[in-house]
Amino acid sequence: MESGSIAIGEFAGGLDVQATLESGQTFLWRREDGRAYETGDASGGSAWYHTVVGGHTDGESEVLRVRQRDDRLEWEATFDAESLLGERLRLDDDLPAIFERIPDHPLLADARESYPGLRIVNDPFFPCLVSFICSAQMRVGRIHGMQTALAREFGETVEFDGETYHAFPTPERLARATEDELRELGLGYRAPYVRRSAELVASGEATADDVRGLDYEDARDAMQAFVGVGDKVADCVLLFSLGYLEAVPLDTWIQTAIAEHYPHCEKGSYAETSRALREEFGGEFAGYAQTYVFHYLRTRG
DNA sequence: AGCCAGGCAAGTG
DNA sequence: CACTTGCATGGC
Repeated sequence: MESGSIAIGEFAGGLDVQATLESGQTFLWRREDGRAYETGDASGGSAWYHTVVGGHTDGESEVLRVRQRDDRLEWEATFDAESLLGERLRLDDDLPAIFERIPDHPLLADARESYPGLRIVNDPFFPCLVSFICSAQMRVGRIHGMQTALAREFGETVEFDGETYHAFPTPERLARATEDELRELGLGYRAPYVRRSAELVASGEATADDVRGLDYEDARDAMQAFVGVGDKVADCVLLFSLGYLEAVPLDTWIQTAIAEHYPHCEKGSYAETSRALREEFGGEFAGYAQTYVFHYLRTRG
């Protein structure tokens, strides 16, 4: 086992591991106590969270776990995980500098005060895609449960420190799963979407490379080549996996926030409303503002 | 019991 | 293009 410890003070703007991993951006980390990301649960503050890296065609799966304790970020893994951890949690993002570029608003100030150190994640593409295809009309805790079930059922296993862990399934494996098998895991009408999108990725007919590098709005359109991906899911994958920090997913919570706090941004269509809110949030880092507002609204009583 | 949850696909006008 | 309808499932 390799391990390390980094002072939180090295990350500009700090870090809040629980808020980052339990705010519904990523469904690839599991808390050691198994509790499923319930809102209002503060007990994850110093808990271990683990994820499995790899599990794909070449190379073996690796296990990584992290916890935040005494102003330090501690990690243990089957490999030297420090650089990967920095990428996955975007530890190089300078939060004060980012918020310098986002216009002040009382709601945003409250959200920042509640969760300083909340960071956007950078998830691997295929697991992120599947997670957000599953997210349609679904609560955060259940989305997390679905991804856990997919890994348990179809993911490669890896042993670490006396425990068995499951990688997220490969596109090839999910493409081979039947719709009924996926429905048995509670995916409901999303089951065929997941299977067909897995086929597209496995066959190379549609991949992340078709999206990377495009301008934001073109990228959002290109994402919709995948099945089960509309504007909203596209924005989530662009923001949480492909590094489009300007993406502003409009879900029911954000729609409520628009009605209550930004009524002038309501333009009647996703594209126009999204653009208006993106400009309201200063453009290039608008997704950061969105994620703070989403987590704050969803977790305050 | 009904409503809601990080919506989308397919069909119609 | 905009608008409507059907779609699984579990928690409150």
